[in-house]
Formats: sequence, C-alpha cells, structure tokens
Amino acid sequence: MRKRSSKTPSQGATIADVAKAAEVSVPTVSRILNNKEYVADETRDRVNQAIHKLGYVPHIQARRLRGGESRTLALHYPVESPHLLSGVVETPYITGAAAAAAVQEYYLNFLISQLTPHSLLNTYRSNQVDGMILLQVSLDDWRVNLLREHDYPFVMIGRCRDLDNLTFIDLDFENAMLAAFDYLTTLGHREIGFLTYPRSWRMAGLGPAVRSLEGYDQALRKYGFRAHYREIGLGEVEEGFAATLDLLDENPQLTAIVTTSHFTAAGSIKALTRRGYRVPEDRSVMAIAFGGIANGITPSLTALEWSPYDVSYQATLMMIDKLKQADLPAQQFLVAPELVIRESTQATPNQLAVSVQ
Amino acid sequence: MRKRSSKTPSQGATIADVAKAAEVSVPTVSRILNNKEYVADETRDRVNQAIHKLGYVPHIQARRLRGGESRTLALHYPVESPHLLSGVVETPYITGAAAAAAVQEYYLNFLISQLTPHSLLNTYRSNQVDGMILLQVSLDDWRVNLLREHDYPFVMIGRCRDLDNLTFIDLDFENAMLAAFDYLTTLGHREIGFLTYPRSWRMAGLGPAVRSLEGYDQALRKYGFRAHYREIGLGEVEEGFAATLDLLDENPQLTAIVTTSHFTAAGSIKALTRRGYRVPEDRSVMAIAFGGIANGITPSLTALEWSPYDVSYQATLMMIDKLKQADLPAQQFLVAPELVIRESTQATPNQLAVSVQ
DNA sequence: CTGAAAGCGCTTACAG
DNA sequence: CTGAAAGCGCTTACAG
Repeated sequence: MRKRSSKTPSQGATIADVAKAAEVSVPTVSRILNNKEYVADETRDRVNQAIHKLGYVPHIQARRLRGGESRTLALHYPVESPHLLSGVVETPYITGAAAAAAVQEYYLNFLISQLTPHSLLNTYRSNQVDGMILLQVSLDDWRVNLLREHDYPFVMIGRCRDLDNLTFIDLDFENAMLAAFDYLTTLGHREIGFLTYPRSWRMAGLGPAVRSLEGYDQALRKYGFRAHYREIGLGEVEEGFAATLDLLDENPQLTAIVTTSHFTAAGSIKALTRRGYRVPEDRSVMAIAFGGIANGITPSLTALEWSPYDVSYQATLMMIDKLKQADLPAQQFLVAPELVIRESTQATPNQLAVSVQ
Repeated sequence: MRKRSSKTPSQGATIADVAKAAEVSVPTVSRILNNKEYVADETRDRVNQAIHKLGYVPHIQARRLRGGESRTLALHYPVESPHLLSGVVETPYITGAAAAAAVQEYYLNFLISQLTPHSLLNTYRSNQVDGMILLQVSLDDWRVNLLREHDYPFVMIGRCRDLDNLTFIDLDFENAMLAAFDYLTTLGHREIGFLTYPRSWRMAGLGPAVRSLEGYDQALRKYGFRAHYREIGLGEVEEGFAATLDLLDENPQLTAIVTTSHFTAAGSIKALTRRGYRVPEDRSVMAIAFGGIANGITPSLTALEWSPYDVSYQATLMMIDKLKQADLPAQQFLVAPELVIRESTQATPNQLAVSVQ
C-alpha cells in the first residue's frame, strides 16, 4: 500500500493498482487505455472491469511528462495590467479558444502576466505551453520575431508585415471599410465621418488601426468623398461623444458616422442627439467591430461585425493542427465581416434629391 | 547527448545537463533551484553560471508530477454549450481569476466542456485540477453535493443552502434591492417596477433569482409599495422592452423601473421612449448588475454594481489559500454593491407634491 | 555541504 | 498477444 495523505481521501488508483487487480502487467493496461492493437478480448474485459471497479482515471501530468508535450495552449494579449484586459478582450475570444481546445483535448491558458522576451521564451522552455495564440499583433511584433527566430509554434489573430510561412487569421478591415461605404452610399449618404483607433495604435503598427485608415482612404477615393475622421481612444463613450461634436463642428453636413467600436458609436449617438438630430431619421451611425452591445444601444446599432468566438475557435484549431503536423504549410485567412442592419441607419432625408442630381 | 527532434531546436537543457556542466550532482542543482539550505556559495555560483549559460528552465510538468499537484484551478459555469457562455460570463470574471492565479503561480483553466458528475470527479482524479471555482451555484447544487461528499477542494462564487464549512463569496442581492429602493424613494418614486431573472432560474434555485425577488418583497414591505414585476430572460433587450410595455399596461403610474441586467434596462428605456416618456425626465431606470455596458446605453445607466473582476480575483485567492492550508476554516463573504449614479435616474417631476402629502 | 538511490505515473520500444 | 526494462525531468529522504 502506498501512503495517502488524508487531504485527498478519494484520490486514486494508479495504473499499477489496475494492473494488479486485473492480474496483468502495467504496459498491458496502458495499451488498453490507449487503444493500441493486439490485446486479447478476454484480457481487455478483465482490465476494463478493474478500471471500472477502482474508478481509475489516468494521471494527466504523468501522461504529459512521458509524452513530452504539455497539451496546453496560451492566449496572449499584450497589456500593462490584467485589469485592462477586461475592457479590450471580449469573452467570446476566450470561450471560442477554450472550446476549440477542449474539443481537441488541449488546455487553454489565458496568459495574463506581463510578458518579457525572457518570460515568453521560458513559457515554452518550461514546457508550460506547446503553442501560443497571439492577439493584438503589430506590424513588427517582437513576440513574432522572437518566436519565429527560436522556431516555437504560434499562430496570430491579426498579422504582421512579413508573413512568410506564418499562420494567421485576421479581420479584413479594408473590405469592411468599403462595405460600410457601399452600404451608406446606397442609402444616399455622401458626407461620412469616421472615428477610428487611437493614433498611438497606428504608430505602434497595430493592424486594425493601420488598415482601417487605409480602407477609409480607399473608400473615399472610390466614391470621391472628403475625409473627416478622428483617431480616438477605444471603449470610451465620452471620447466618441466629444469627437463627434468636433467632427460636426468641422463639417455640419455629415449625415453618417462610422466608428470602430460600439462604445464610440454610442457616444456618437449621444452627440448627435445633443445637437438635435434624431438617429436614424436625421443622421446615421454604424460600427465596424466585433459583435457586442449593438442591441443594448438605443437605437440598436447597425454594424459590420465579426464573430470573435468563431475567429478565436478557428485560430485555436489552426494552432493545434500545426502542433500535430509540424510540416503543415502556413495557413492564412482573412475574414470578411457580416453586415447586420439594425436601427441606427436609414436613408438620408434628401436621398431622392441627391440621387437625381 | 540525448536525441532531439528537429521540431523544437531551441528546446532545452535539463537539470542533468546543468549538473554535468557545473560538475555537481542533480540533487544539488535541484536544491539551488528551490532555494534549499546548505549549499556552498562557491557551488551555488558555479551552478547558477551553468544555468545561465545553458538557458535552463525547469520543466513544469515534471515538477508537478513529482510534487503531486497540478497547480491548476478551473473556473466552471454550467451551460449547455460553450457558445452560450459568451453571453453570460463577462471577461472580468475570467481575467480576475486568471490574474489571481498568475500571482500565485497557479494556472487557470476555463472549464468549458459539458460536465457530468463522472467527468467532474475525473477532473480531480486525473490531477487535471487541484481545485475549482464554481459559478452559477444553485441552492441545491449537484456539483457542490458531489465535491463535498468526495472531499475535493472548491469555492463558490454564489452560495447554496447548506453552507456549513463551505467557502464562498457572493453578491448581497437583498442588500442591493433595499439600496435601490432607498435611492429611488429619496428621488420621490413610489411606484417602482422590477424586471428580474427568469422564473426558470428561480425554480432551479439560483441564488440571484431567488434572492432578488426576496429582496424586492422586503423593500416593498419596508416602504409599503405595491409589487409590479416580471421574471424574464436575461441579456435580451427585446424581453426588457416587451416586459416594460406590459408593466406599463398593468400600472401606468410606474415612475421607475429596476432591472437585473443592463440589456434589460436598455429595453426598458426603449419601451418608455416608445410610450412617449423621456428618461430620466419623466421616468427613471436603473440596474442591479455587474458593471458592464452602463455607459454605452443612452442615457447612461444608473446602477448598483459589483466588480466581477474583484469578486473573481478574491474567490481565486480563497481557493488557493485553502489548497495551501487544508485545515483553514471556511471563509464566507457577502459583497455589497456600489451605487453609481449616471444619467438614467432623476427625481420625479411631482416629487414636491408627493413628499408634501 | 553533497551525492546515490528511489520514485512520481505513465508510455514506448524491445523481447519473447 | 504480453511482460520486463528503461526513461520522461524532477524532488525527497537518506547517507555520508
């Protein structure tokens, strides 16, 4: 009998206990556990009975140690303090990745400590994770450079500049900007304001910040419209409010505002209301963002949306595929958003006049 | 030289490699790694140099296997499908727990697979987790009963009926209901409607559903008001909208609506607006809930709020404390909410008249 | 202060 | 078809 601490009385039988009870050797039990070939049916039955009787469950840590893999993935979003993550990472990002990992019998860690190059490498070296899913990737991301150099497995939600042989899934922001303009133009809008990611994000080379503005430029050129935009903080209703007032001062003719966050859009609606406009009768507002509180806003928000759950789920499967098959060629996906028309957009009052011109 | 697969070229030195390089035995390296006593300074230096030179990092799985603990915690919310979690578990719940775990050098798993009694026990038996943090606890929760019976460590965010020797942290809903009434009464409101959790949740014995209604009753009695409430679906703006119209039909005198979710509150605002009332000038709306999209709603929502991040952080520390010290007496905390006054509440227009009566 | 030995629970060749 | 042996990387008594 092995000694058991009284702390965990229900804790359990080992493979050796099962082997003894079934009167076979340990490797035989192991084979049955892992569905290996060449086991006599009679032996299998006996062992299974013993397993059942003892309530035996394989020890995960031991299995992993032997297998040389942690079967653990990490999701990483670079941020100063864990507290800030709440405002910026939506639950579906996490649940999507966790769900995909669970299906493949992997674990998912939400990497929350401040990461240095040293600690990033140690995460792999200590066998804490087999691979990582990187969020908030910048064009020249140190994590990407480091992991690539050391040949540690990772995938990106987002993308950097040099994508050679790198696996990623990213939101197609240029496409989204064009889709927003196509839609608003159809409704008769000609003067369209844009609230986008902070300038600091663009300077840092963060994909959405860079590409949303590029997409805006392309859309303006396609339709021959003038630019009216502000780069502002994310997540803050107040900033959307202030920037919209500012935009309206610059060009009172604006009939539509496009934002890159639901919160900012809520601020735009407030600002327009403050100025005496009704949304959507007088002015339209829409967002390009992950689905979120669109329905919680009054009026509910028309948006070009991506499903963070799906994107994250997909990224996680891509990571696991790569781990299972090291020579898999890089997978690269760009996801188009879906236009969900709710209450905050409407044809301009003077659409007829405009389209007749 | 051990054989290395080319898949992970940077992967690493083991404790044996360090021992050889420093010309000491493996246990000596281990002692230094774990800051054990009795090591010659000269030896320590030599070993540390070797560690540094080889870039050695201890193998986490091996350490855990030896230590007999997984140093992993799980957060569990019972739900049919992982996809549904997104609507119901807010990010700070997860980040709070993950942050607390990280500080204590534990891992946090977000348990996302459908859990049966068998698989719940196996989670412990397989050494996948040392302890669990249970969310959405019902008065007679099978998870609690099972884990208690088998003496596996867990803590609750929420609480069941029999709390003897159980550790939990819970939201003080009764307190919150009274606080809401105290506040609204001060503003002159006398006819207060209430939208609360679904009847099915109450029938299932879920704490907030049961206790919010009890709190409502207490508050009504305290002030001698009449009951006007509906038990409706969570998270759906539409349901809040419909239920509020319904409540207004029942009692057009209602001057305030209290809800248990921001989304429902958004629906209430829509409904009141639809009926021609201005919020907050004519009618007030407030929520009792985790902080969330309060600022995204127009007008921004007055609320009695809890911080899910803090609650989850605290619960996780409580779990780890218990793990580190098995004989620790049960810790039990009830958290009072904070009243955050935003734009959606205001004194009734006829407050003077009413208070003069 | 340091090392040889045993063992955590498992799986993978290797024999038979 | 099955078992004896070795080993994954580490730590903990036990000697010295």
